[in-house]
Amino acid sequence: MSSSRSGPGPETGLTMRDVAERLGVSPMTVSRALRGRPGIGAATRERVLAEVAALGYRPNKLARGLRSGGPHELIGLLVTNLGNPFYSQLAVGVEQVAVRYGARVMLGSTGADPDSEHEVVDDLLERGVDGLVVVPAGHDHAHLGAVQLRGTPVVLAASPPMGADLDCVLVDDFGGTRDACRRLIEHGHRRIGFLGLPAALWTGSERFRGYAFALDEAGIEVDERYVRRLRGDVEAIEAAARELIDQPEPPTALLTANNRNTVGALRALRFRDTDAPRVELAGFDDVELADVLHLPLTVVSYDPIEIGRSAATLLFDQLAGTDPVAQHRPRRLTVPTTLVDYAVQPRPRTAATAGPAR
Amino acid sequence: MSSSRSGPGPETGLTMRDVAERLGVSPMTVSRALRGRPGIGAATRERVLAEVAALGYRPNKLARGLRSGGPHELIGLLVTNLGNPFYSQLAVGVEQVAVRYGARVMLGSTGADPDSEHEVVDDLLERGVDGLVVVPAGHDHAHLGAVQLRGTPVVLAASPPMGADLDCVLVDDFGGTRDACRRLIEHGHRRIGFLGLPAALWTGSERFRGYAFALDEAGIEVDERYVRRLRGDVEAIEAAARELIDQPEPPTALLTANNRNTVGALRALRFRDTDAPRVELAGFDDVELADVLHLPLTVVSYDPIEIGRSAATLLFDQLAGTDPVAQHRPRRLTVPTTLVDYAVQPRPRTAATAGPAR
DNA sequence: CTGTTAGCGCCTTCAG
DNA sequence: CTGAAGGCGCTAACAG
Repeated sequence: MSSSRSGPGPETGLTMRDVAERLGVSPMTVSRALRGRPGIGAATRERVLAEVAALGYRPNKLARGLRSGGPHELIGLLVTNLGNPFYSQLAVGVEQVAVRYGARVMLGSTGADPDSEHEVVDDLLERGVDGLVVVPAGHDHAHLGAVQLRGTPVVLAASPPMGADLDCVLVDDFGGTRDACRRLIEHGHRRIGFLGLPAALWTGSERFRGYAFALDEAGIEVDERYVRRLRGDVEAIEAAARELIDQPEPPTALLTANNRNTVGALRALRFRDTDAPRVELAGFDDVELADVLHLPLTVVSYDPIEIGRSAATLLFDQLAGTDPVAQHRPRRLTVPTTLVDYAVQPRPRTAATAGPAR
Repeated sequence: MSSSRSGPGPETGLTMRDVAERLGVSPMTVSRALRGRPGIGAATRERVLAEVAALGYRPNKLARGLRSGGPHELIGLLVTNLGNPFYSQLAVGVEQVAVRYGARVMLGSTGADPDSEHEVVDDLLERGVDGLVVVPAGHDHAHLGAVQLRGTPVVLAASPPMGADLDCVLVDDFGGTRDACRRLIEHGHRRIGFLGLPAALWTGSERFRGYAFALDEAGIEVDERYVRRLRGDVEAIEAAARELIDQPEPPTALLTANNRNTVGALRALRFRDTDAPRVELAGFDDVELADVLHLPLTVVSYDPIEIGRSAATLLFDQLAGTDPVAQHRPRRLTVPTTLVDYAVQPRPRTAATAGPAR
């Protein structure tokens, strides 16, 4: 009962020396027993482990890391908003891989604010993360490149690096949207509306490109009357969708470039006169209950968990290499998308968000 | 350039002494400048801070915590599965409050496995968390009580403590289900089916109790033919729902006790003959796109983020008190629920999962 | 096989 | 106002 006043002893106030003293051995012996290191007799080890168990002693990983200088088996995960299912799924993937490597995940939310991202990155570094998986908040990733150059690997998720040589994992934004648009064209549509994010955002740009590409293939010109690119909540999107379909020569189909846009469009389509012309829908991102809607809907589906897994795997790859950062050729992975046609026939939902019920 | 070989220097390999030497002062001066402590001249402070900025030096919070013995401003969050929107929303709330207190969140997924929960708790303690917010995986929380007694506060979320005196934050499972069931009864239903979790689970038990209570109020007996309590994926639930409504004297309404059950029931109802008798639905947990479904659906809505916020607030409350653990009278908070009737009229969705679009 | 010495990066304490 | 000594809990590196 030496250091039991209030010291940082992890959870119990017990220190290695307490265990050692109680056994009449040196702290080193306890250390060796605990870490399963050689240079200790089997009998002694048993004795130590028994005492450790009896006392409920737990080593202090922070002190260990400080002294050994080794990795802390801790990675940081920066997302803009965990409340968005895409990011929470991504987090699941990151965590799965981290645990496999014996590491833990420290969370940071940026709220899509680059300044906040800066601060969180600094804080996580001060807390000794070995590496970072980042869903970037801004367009310029130079500061993340600097972090990497200083020795902490960084992997980007859902966005390609800009102004820095970083690994990244992307969704096939272009291909997915192109395929969805092709599908609409196959269905005979020529006037196809687009509802998506501004071009300044990666997905906004790439998905629009897929749309324009498919139109071009089919000899159709992009008609700006049918294009709305905005950053807003579902209400704003719904209004934009209504605007699109209520104009004189309305599109006969709508391509929505993300989940929020799809929901907004669904609302706009659903709450109008039943004698209005039917509008077919195709959207990026899967939609819960899409198959129950009884609407002609095609979605671009992919696995957000896989994005997290891939990003974390890239990170631990770098961490495993000797001098992970020097002469590092950035890698870029793309997660594939598949077209799911809910209009054709009901099909079982993916179990993505299933998990144990509550 | 002293300690620059590979040491644990947080991100840059720089240590306080490096900064101090470069300035011809002692490390203590740097420390004081950095922490804004008194006992240092304004001029000196400026000089130090300038050098710190120029060098990009960042203090090592791990070493700081080791020496000062103070809190690490780090809390652990244990959930069963972040992929479930309920838990990710909860995590959002926890993180919001943590950040407000200058703390960070370390994540742990238990996969609803009590053994795994044990391990994760130990690991987080070794990593110096100041406290824990736990969505418990098992029924017995004695081990969490032990953790608390050893000095690390624990707050439970979404489940009341069993076998330990812990703070907790609950949803009004009973009241919400009771209200939903009352609504169905108001609508004239007498044969009301129940689809929920087994009684062994807290929500399974409480929500069934709400159902039974409302029936009892109305002088209706619980009819086991109309009750299905299972733990399964959406497919299994859908099958159970179909079983319920396809029997000889089927219920005219269904009460589903959670989101997964609601989705399963919606599927079962949607994919059957159009001449089948109409079945009204009421369910616990909100459902995305519920208003677009054009089905008579009432949901018990609440704010999962608020659960996380409350839980974290309770935790930091304890952390703030002197000797947080001793003589601690456990507190129990209940987050209210509201009934939302999507059948009556379309209404804007809550912005719960909105966040920045992608 | 075991113990001793030294020190990770920082901060508390006490001298100057 | 500043610096020196000592140590948080643990573990390399070297003795024995």
